[in-house]
Amino acid sequence: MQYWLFKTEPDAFSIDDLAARPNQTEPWDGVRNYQARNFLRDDIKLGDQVFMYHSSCKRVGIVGMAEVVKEGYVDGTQFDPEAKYYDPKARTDNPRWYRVDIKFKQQYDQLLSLAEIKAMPEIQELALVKKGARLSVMPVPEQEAQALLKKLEG
DNA sequence: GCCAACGTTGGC
DNA sequence: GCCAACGTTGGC
Repeated sequence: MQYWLFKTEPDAFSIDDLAARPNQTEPWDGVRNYQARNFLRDDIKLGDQVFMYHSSCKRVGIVGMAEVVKEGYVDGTQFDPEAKYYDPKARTDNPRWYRVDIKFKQQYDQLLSLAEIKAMPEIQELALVKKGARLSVMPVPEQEAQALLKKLEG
């Protein structure tokens, strides 16, 4: 079992949306970045745990946990001209983009802010705290995941 | 809203 | 294959 961090813009989709349907699987689609795509397609496994992170908003940080309930499969929205993330260059016989399904696990009472995460001495490798930090799907090293969980649940 | 950092595109 | 131009991300 591995840990991941998914970014989401709460204006588009928030932890509240996820928590509102606790027994439903949520397709994590619309990811249009190759590095993130590779994680979704190749590396994210059933049962993996996901830190949910709110980005591009007033209070940025980790807000909850989700679990992977379906491994990488083709993101159908790339073929849909009506879809927001339609990709005219994607072909059905050679799909570009993949998604996984997740399910709500937990919402935390208070968020663990980006500033707090950056201040944690344990957090060194997490892509979120590296310069640039634009990746929307990233692995969380085991040790760092434990440190985050301790802080979130502590 | 600003702007730095980054990924992608496309001309050559 | 290089690299400038461009669009996007995302914190502040």
